[in-house]
Amino acid sequence: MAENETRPTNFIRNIIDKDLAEGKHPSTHTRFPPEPNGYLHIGHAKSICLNFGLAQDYQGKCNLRFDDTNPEKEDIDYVHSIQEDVKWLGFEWDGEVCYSSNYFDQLYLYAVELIKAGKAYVCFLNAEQTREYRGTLKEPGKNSPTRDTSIEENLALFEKMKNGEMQEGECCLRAKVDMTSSFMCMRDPILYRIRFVHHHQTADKWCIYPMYDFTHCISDAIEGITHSLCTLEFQDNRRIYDWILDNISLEVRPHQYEFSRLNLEYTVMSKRKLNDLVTQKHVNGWDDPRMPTIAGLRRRGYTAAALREFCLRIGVTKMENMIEMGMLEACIRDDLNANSARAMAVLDPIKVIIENYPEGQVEELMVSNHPQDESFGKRMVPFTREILIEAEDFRESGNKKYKRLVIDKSVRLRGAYVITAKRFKQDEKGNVTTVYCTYDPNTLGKNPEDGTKPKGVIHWVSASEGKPATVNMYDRLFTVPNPAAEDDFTQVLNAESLIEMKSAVVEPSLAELDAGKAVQFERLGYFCPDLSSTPDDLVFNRTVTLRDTWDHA
RNA sequence: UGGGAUAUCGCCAAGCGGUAAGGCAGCGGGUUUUGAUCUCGCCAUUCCCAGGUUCAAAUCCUGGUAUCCCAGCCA
Repeated sequence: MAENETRPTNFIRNIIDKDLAEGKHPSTHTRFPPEPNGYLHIGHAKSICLNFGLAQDYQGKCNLRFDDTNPEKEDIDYVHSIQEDVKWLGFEWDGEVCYSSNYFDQLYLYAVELIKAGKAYVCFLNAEQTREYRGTLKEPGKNSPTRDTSIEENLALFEKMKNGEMQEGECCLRAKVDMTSSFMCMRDPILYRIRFVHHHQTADKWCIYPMYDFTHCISDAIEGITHSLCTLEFQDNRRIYDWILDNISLEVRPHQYEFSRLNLEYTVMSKRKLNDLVTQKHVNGWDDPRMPTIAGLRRRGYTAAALREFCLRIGVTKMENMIEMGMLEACIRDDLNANSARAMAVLDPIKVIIENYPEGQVEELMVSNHPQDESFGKRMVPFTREILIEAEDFRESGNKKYKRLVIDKSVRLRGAYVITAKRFKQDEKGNVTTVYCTYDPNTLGKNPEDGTKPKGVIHWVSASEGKPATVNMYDRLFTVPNPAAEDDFTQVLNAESLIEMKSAVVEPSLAELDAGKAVQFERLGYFCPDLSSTPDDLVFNRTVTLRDTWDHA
């Protein structure tokens, strides 16, 4: 296998190791099989990293296959966005993109094969009757009246279905398995239904479309998939997966293995709920930075590397799980701490006037772009008599815990001088508007000569040289860890999931950062310019805050 | 007595009969011109419960308990 012994193992790797050791397959072939009916989310990322990751580590292959058997719900736009997201995540599928619809001809032939073997029949029960005949979880179902129609007649009937001579819903093709099975999916599952709808890949060639259970196993076999990985809710379906392959003339035998899907605290993962959030305008589209979609996370500033690391850290098992947000945040912090430049921005500014600093003077201070990594270089930051600091970084009087600016006390301006607060001005509402300070000219790059050392360091931006900006402060979308468990998940939306800071001011160097390029606003967190940001109208998104461990009480 | 799965630290997760890895979180110390980073240390005599087998059990057996999934012509 691989050189990196610290790579976490999992039960699927154990299975592959065993299969390889026994010579069951010469190599490993997986697939990622999304239905093109929505945007990919972080739960899909888990599956993508698993399937493509396995292929990479075992020098095997991984296909991208659109499971497009239900044209009513699918759309070509999704097949495009899904490909983009997979590529952005850093993976490359083997060969051409595959579609289940590529195999419609073969699928039809295998269905005929089943009919000829007396193992499939055309059923004329309507949807409601089908449900009644199916029985319940505890009671067996009963056979369809047409279950024993002759092979010849079934062949003719199925032909008519294909030729559009039957009405939608009038009849369907069913496998003849066992109406008394304790696996509901084995009670003569429907193989084909009639739908007179246009398909994004096959246009109007077909009016009968195969169902998932019939399609997936055969598609896997046709593509030579060795390990077909899916989520836990398909565990029962494995019986019909195997039954189909056992009863048609296909030599290769893929095997299905199930793992638990990802659940993340304070968000929802189902396509339906995600869709509700968008259509009910609780968020601004599928790529809203608060969405757990790949597109949303990307716009939020998450990197593909951080997402891959996250998928590695959470592991793959069959246990139901609920991952803490902290796990995801730790991944992006690790990445951005090492890979993003630092800069300064003041989100909620108050003015500081340095009374003993020359009026009109603009001093360019050279500041490191990264405290540990010199390869990030240095930049010039303008310092002036009037600067802006964060409102919460000044108090008239503090306590031993408060390490910021306080009247008659000193604080270090990051990358600049030590200043001492003398007095301040408030508006009619009592809000501090201006703090008057003095600075010690001899503290650039060194401590005051009197031997004192300010205990605090605060960030700042020149009032005259800084650039105005809007900063989107994003927070968790919901107020409870598991919104999906609520009767109405929209009732627990976090009203403060987005706070727009419209009076923010950023240092000039930030004016021409590319969209999506990460930067750390010192002491505040990691940010990136939004898609909509322009040099004249700067907009930044907060990706994640800095880790915050001090006792705020 | 429908069936299928799962139970190891607050959250993830290794472990596959030889005496409980690791990550995240948390807690304490050090460094620091980011209350960040980095760094050092601590953090399950115990593996859902109860019996049993064994020199030895989280791992095997028996019986319970809890949770999740299955009755779309969705995937």
